Amino acid sequence: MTDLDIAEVAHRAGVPASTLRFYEEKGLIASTGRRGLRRQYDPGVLERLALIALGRTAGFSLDEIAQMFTPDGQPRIDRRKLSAKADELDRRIRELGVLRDSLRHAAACPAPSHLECGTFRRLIDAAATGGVAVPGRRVPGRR
Amino acid sequence: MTDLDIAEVAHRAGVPASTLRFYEEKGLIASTGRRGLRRQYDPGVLERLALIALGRTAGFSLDEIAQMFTPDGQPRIDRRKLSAKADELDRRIRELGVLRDSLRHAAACPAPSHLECGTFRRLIDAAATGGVAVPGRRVPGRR
DNA sequence: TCTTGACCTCAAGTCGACTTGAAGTAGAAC
DNA sequence: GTTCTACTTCAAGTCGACTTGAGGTCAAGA
Repeated sequence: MTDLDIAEVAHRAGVPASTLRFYEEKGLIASTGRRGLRRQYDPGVLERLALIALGRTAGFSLDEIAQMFTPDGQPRIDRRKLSAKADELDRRIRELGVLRDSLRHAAACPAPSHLECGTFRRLIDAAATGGVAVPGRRVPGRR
Repeated sequence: MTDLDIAEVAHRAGVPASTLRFYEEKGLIASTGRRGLRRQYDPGVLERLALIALGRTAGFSLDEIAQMFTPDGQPRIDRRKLSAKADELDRRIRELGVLRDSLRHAAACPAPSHLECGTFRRLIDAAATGGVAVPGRRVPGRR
C-alpha cells in the first residue's frame, strides 16, 4: 500500500487539501479509497496535478482540462487544440511584448506628462483601436 | 457643445454603456453632465478609456488604475510601478514562451502518449516544481 | 479508554469586473 | 398629445476557481 494521504498529496503538490477535494468533485482527480474518512491517493495523482497546473497556465479552464483525460485517466490531448493554444499564446506573447516595451519607455521617458510622449500616445491609440487585447475581457456571445 | 452622448462613447470605445456607468460609479471616468437623463461625456474620455484598457491589459486592477489619475483627471503614472509591471510582464512572457514551445512540441511529437515524451515530461516536472506559474492563482495571505 | 487533531460533508461565501432585470423617465418623432 | 425608445437607477445575478464555516467522525497517541 504505497498510497498517499491527502495531506501528503497537498503538501507535495503545493495545493491546499480543499483544492484536492474540489478537483475530485469536478472529476479532475480520483482517490483510490479511504483510510477511515481520509482520502488516499495513488502517487500518480501528483503527475496529474502537475498536468492540471500546466493546463491552467496555458489558459485552459478546469472543464477543458477535465476533457483532456480519458475515463481511465490517460491524458488524451488533442494535438490540434494544443496547436491552437500555442498560436493563441504566441499572439498574447507578442502583445505583452509590445506592452512591456511601452511601459519601459514610459517609465524612462522624460516628457513631463505621459500624454505628451509620442510613444505612449501610439500605445494608447493601439489600445483604443483594439490592437492590444485585455485577457479576461468578456466578449458577448463568446464562451 | 461638442460633448458625446453615452451611446456614442460606448460605440466609439467599443464597450457597453453599462460598463461606462460602472466605471463612472468606480470613479474611473466622469460625465460632464446630462441631457435629460442621458450622460454626456467630454471627448477626452475616449483617451481615458483607452488608458484604462491599456492598464487592464498590463494586468492592473481597476482600483489600481483609478489611483493612476489625479483628482483633476491627469494621468499620474508612477514610473516605478511601471517598471515593476514591465519586469512582471517580462517574467510572464518568458514563462509563456517556454509553455508555447512545449505545446508546439507536444502537438508535433510522435510519441504515442504525451507522457512518454521526454520534452513533455520535463515540462510537467517544471510545472510540478513551480517553474511555471498560473496567472490568477490565489496565494493565501496575499492580496 | 479518552482525547486530540486532522480529516469529513455540505452549504455558503469570496473576489473582480461587469451584466441583467425591473420599474421609471424624458426627448424626439408622429 | 401620445407613443416610442433609449436611456435612467438600484439591487441582484453571473462566472470560475476555490475558500470558509459549522457541525460531525475516526485513527492514533497518552
